[in-house]
Formats: sequence, C-alpha cells, structure tokens
Amino acid sequence: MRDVASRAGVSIATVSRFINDPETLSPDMRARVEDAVRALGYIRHGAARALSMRRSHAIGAIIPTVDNPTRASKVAALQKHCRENGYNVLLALSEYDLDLELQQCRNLVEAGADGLMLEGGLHHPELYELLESRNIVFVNTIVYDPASPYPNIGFDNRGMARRLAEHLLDLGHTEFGVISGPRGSNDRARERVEGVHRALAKKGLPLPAERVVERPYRVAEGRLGLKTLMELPSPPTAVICGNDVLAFGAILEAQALGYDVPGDVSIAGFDDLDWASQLPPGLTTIALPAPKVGLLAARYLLETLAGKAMPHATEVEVRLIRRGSTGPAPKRG
Amino acid sequence: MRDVASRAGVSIATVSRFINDPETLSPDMRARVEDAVRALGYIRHGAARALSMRRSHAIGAIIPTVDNPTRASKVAALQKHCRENGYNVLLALSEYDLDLELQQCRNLVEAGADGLMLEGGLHHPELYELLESRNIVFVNTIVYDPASPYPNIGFDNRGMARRLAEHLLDLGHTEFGVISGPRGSNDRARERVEGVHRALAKKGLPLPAERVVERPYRVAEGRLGLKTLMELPSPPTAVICGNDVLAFGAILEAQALGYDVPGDVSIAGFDDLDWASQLPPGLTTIALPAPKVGLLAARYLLETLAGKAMPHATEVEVRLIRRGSTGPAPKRG
DNA sequence: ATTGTAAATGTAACCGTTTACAAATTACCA
DNA sequence: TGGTAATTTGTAAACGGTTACATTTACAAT
Repeated sequence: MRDVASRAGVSIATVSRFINDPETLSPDMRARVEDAVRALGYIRHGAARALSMRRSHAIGAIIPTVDNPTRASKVAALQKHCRENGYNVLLALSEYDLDLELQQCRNLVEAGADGLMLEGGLHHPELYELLESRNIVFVNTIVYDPASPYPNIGFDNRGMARRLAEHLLDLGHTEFGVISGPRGSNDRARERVEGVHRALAKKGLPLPAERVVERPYRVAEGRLGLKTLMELPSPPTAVICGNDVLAFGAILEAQALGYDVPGDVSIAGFDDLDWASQLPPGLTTIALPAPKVGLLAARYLLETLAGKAMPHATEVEVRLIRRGSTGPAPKRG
Repeated sequence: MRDVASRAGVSIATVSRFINDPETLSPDMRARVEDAVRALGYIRHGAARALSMRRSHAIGAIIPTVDNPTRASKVAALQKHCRENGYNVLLALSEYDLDLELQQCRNLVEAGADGLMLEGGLHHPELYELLESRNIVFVNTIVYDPASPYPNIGFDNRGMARRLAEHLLDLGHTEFGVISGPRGSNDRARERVEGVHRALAKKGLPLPAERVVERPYRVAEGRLGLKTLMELPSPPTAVICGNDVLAFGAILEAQALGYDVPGDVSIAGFDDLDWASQLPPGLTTIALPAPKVGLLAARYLLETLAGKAMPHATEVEVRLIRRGSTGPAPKRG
C-alpha cells in the first residue's frame, strides 16, 4: 500500500479510501490511485485489515459431514451469499461429535470468524458460552424452534415427520417402522422419530422400540435397516426413513426381498434428492429447500453484523412430495 | 494477551512463547501463564498473528460445485488434514466458470491463503500469474499430468476412461456411446471422452460425434442422454458415462425403455458412489479414492509451505470395479 | 480582502501478535 | 570465587492496514 501511495504521490490514507470508498476522492486523485493500484497489482492484505477493523470478514460454517447433497447445497448457498457481500467462508467438520465441534468452534474463533453457522440446536454448552462471551453472532440451522434461546433457521423436523406419518395413516397404515439416522448427538434425527411417534400416539397407535432401528446414513445401511424390520415377528407396512439415502436402501432391499413397494410396504424419506423422482416407483419424501436455509443463514449473520435486528427464528417451509413408494396399506392377511 | 501477561506477572513475549513453544519456558513460568490463560479464556488473535508472521495458516479450496459426494469427500479430507496441522480451510466455488474462479482466487489471496487447492488443470492464465507473483503454493487436483508445468495430484483421467473402454471391448462391444459431462472448461470431462476415443481408435473403431452427448451431472440428464443415444439410427451397445450420476440415470432410462442391462446395453460410470454396488444390477465403474487426493493435496501444500520439496505430480491409483451393468455384447441382430 | 464552511487530503495512533536482540539469571567449571 | 556459557525472560520494532483528527484547499458570502 505504501508502494501504491508513493507511486501515485499520495498518502496511504488516500489509497485506503480509494479501496474502501472511492466516492470520497476527487476524480483526479481517484484516477491516479487507480493507475498505481493497477500497475502494481495491489491486493489488500486481509489480515492487516482484520486487525485494524476488528472484523475478519469471514464466516465460519460447522457441519457434521459434507457427504450429503442437501447439506452441501446449504453450504454452497451460504458461501455464495457471503462472497457476494465480501465475506469468506471457513469450513469446519464436526463429524457428529460435540467435543470436536467445540474444538472446531475454538479454531474458528481464533481464525477470527465474525459469525458462525451451526447445524442443529444441540451443542456443547461451552460452545454457547464461548460464542456469547466473544459476541460472535451465530445461528443454528436445519432446525426451527421459536422456543429456543438461540437464533435458528430451518425446518420443523418434528412437524414434517408427523406429516409424513399422517400421510401414511391416511393411506390406512397402522403398522409403522422407522429407520432413523444415529440419534446420539443429532437432534434433527431425534425430532423426526418423535414426530412419527406423536402422530401415531394421536391415533392411539404405538411405536414399539423394536420398530425403530438406527443406522448410519448410507444406502447399504438402509438395506440392513429394512431387513431388520421385515424380519420382526410382525413387520411394518409403512417405513419412514431418516433421509432419502436410507430410503433408497430400504426400497432396494424390499424389492430384493420380494416385497412390492408400495403394495406390501410403503417407504418414505426426507430430502428429495436429485434421484428421488427417478428411482422406480418414485420416492415419497419431504423436500427440504436447504439452499434457502443457507441463504437465510448468510443473510441473518451479515445483517446482524451490520447492526440490523433479525428475526430470532425463521421457518423454512417444506413440501410433502407423494410419489409411488407410498400407497394404501395392504389388506390384513 | 496483555491481560494474560499482567495477570501472570510476565511479559507478553513470554505469553507468546507459552502459546507457541511451551518447552522453552521454565516450569514455573509455564504454570503461571497457563493459569492465566485458562482463567481468562484467552484465545490467540489469528489476524494479528497472520500479520506478524506473514502467514495466515489458511488454505483455500476452489472447487466447481459441492454437490458431488466424491468431490465433497476430497474437501473433507483436505479440511481434516489441514485442521490437524493448525490450518483452516477457506471454501470457494467456481461453478465451472474460469472467470469466477479467478475472482474467487483473488478473494482468497486477499484473505491471505497460504496455499490453494484447485480442481483440474485448466484455469484462467491470470490465475497462474497471480499465484506465482505472490508465491502462493497451489496444486491442481483430480488430474495427474507429469508433463504439466504446474504441480498436480490426481487420476489419469484419460487412462481410466481407456480402461473402461477396453473392458467393454474385451466383452465384444464395438458400438460405443458416451454421455459426457459438459466439457466447456472441464478438462477432466474432456480427457475421459478422449480416453474412450483412443481406446477405440487403437482397435480401428470410430466414435462418431453423434454418439457423444453432453449433459449436466444429474440423474434426469443421464436419462435424457441415454434416450438420445438409443434413438440413434444405430444405437450403441455400450455406454460410458461421465460419472456415476449420469450412469444412474442411464440405467434407469434403459430399463424404463425396456432394454435389459447389460443384456441389451452395457453401462458404466466413474466414481463408485455409495449406491453403485446397491442399485441392481450393480454399476460397473471406476472407483476414485477422492479422500486420498484431498489428503495428498493437504500434505503437498503444508509440506511445501514448510520448505520441503514435494513431488511435482503424483498419481492416485484407481480401480476398475466390474459389476452387473456391463456384460458381453449382444449378438448382432 | 476577510472570514467561514465544506470538501479533500494527510498524519499518526492503534489493532494484537511474533521475534531479533538485549538483559538477566542460572549453571558450571577452573 | 570469578568467569563464561547456556538458559530464561524482557524490550521494542515490525507486520499492513483503518480512521479520528488535523491540516490544507477551494470557494462563497460578507
């Protein structure tokens, strides 16, 4: 910057102004500085700026893993909106581990992240402490919970699971099974199971523990899950899966075992991945507009940083998409 | 840091030493500083450190999109290894657009990225200039090319496409089709098509232009691609797809059109995604160990930054996985 | 001319580290 | 015991920007 200044024959303050707010310069100055900047290929030193401004212009994103397209699209949308507003995105992975998540959070704080996008509402208590003591703005995503003390943007996981269950109840099903993702430190997974539970409870139907199997989010695991359920003394006629990947496996396994989908068993998931409409018989699922969550999260963070008051909790609407994988309950045999 | 120093009754230099190299402190000092650090919950200010050290401890990753699990796993591996060595990862998306990629690169330079992981070997010429003029270490990934002037880590895209083609040639196929991803500014896609081309040429077989269709990487597009190929006056008996997603669509469409896979048409892809082994009849594909690329890229960047000489180009081996979607060529009717 | 005001530009302090160098302490040996 | 070397700790100068404040300049109003 000193070089630019001396080449243009101005002070470094003028160069700084040219970079940040060219309007305040006289046209003459502006032209001179511009030439110098261009000639020298000057690029502002971000760390120095961050130090001076006490703002790094970086947003941290901590997600469990990156192998799910829905989640990936959320991060992509965040990145895009941040970038368009002069913010960079620091990516960190928590692997569904609250301690690791806390560690990653510390790293991002050290890196100077001005804001943080988290996933879910369940975090290490020290994480909240840390963020609040440093006044770092953050938002929980994928979850919508107006009652939470922490800002959040996302879906009503319980509600959408209930909707899926109700859809199947309407089709006459009474024997339900669930292939959930691991619920350990994943409140989204928990809430989805709970949503099913409640929908059934309202009709006086039980959801016995053995009808809920927990499996990692992989196709092969979805197969195993379905197999387990169908080997039960009384197998379910409707299976709700923690996401489309598990549902994919469930459908394949059902077909492999000789069951007709949806004739013998209905199967549904969450996400509406690319192929959900393509795989016969078409997967009934809940479409989750994850990019919208990413965009809203970015907007929340940047606007809050800019001093604007933003809604504490905002719900992103989901859509139940009925396709061929769910149908009327089979007649009792 | 000043606070920590005064609370511990030492100089700030001592605190700095405690953070960076505790061994050099006397046990007494170490204990005192440690207490103070803990009591105050001190976390080092990354920007100040970056400014002082002229090193940000951040690695930038520019990838086209994030919606492909293979690519995602590469970034995840990069992130993990970087994190384990005290480096953060800045994520940027280029959307297969060289100009946007250059822009993102500038942003990352401004953010202070010490190193950069790029994808492919085809970039805006200014990008290379920029990186070299600033002495930013970088590495092209997913491509392996010892002849390239730029460091790279990845696969022999041409070679693996050839292997797939040879596998199909061995099965007696002579009528080939290709559903490629968009080749515009994607050298990986180009090389894969070229690999097929060469394998055929070696046997004196042509690959007419109308037998190569270009489609975005989506299942529905794969379907369209296959439909286009099968509607040709002389449809192919073997179809090589740009990746597994396209292959997924191709298989579904073939089955929907009443063709038997592999009886009437053999189909293969690249990636070996999670479900490639699950979807009947099982997808023949080339397994790409993308996490390994991410790890090696991280290692290359960090070691180079540490002053170690690293190999200019390193190939990551791929594996041809034969499954049910490829079989003997149908008898000529 | 003189003065006042607004706009353009410059000066210099500050942001929070690291680290070369200086100073102080300790250890060791003759 | 003094001297030297090795170890530990402190001092202060960068690092490269931003910005409050001071200064200069231009111009209008008196």
